[in-house]
Amino acid sequence: MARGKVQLRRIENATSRQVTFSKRRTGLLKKAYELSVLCDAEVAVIVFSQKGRLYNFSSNSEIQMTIDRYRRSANDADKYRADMEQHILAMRSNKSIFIQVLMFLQSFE
Amino acid sequence: MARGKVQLRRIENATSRQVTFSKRRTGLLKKAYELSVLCDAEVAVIVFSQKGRLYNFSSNSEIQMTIDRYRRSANDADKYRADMEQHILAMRSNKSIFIQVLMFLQSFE
DNA sequence: CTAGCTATGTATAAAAA
DNA sequence: TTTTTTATACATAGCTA
Repeated sequence: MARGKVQLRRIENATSRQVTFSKRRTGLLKKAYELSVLCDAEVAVIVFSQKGRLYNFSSNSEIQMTIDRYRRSANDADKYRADMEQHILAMRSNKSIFIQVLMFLQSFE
Repeated sequence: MARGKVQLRRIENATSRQVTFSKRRTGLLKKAYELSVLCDAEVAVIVFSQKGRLYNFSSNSEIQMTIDRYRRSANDADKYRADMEQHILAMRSNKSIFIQVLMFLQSFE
């Protein structure tokens, strides 16, 4: 990109990696925004830094809507099955599942 | 970006919009890939064209893992409530409630 | 729609603040 | 870490095929 071509591999120098992360993250979110506006597309971006900090963009008012739509679009048989399995596994390892279920169903009727 | 600066608003000409979408979408996914590699970050991108076609990228082998992580990071009280409401709305208009319930539970853990 | 072609507009690496 | 500067590398709008 500038003053030197970049090799496509993890930047070893921690400081450089951090600076690059900051700049490119900003650039990525900006590009996502531009794509959504120029092309009237629905775009969602999720980024986690190495330290676990979250950065995200969503053309939708609620990124959850795009995520849900993704699920619906990507749910061919295999994907569905895989997701199901994941969900079931996730549930099995959670003790407060029943409480959550009740809370949820309650608000449903 | 070339031969003329672009106004940040929906491209009216359908053909131009389509071509731009194709080019920028590719560019966005590439940038996402580069960010993930260079900075060792976890990145997920979801894009829907106007026609509803899905394009996505995930630095993780399964984008679902990044989405889950997002939920965990973003679940302050308000966000939780908003998600709940959205899921409920989604469910009301969907007959496969069982599947939706499972998917929803995943967001807790 | 997909694929070059270039002139230009942008993004950004490196260095320094 | 974030920002600024500046030289370069990249991305891409408008065309063409």
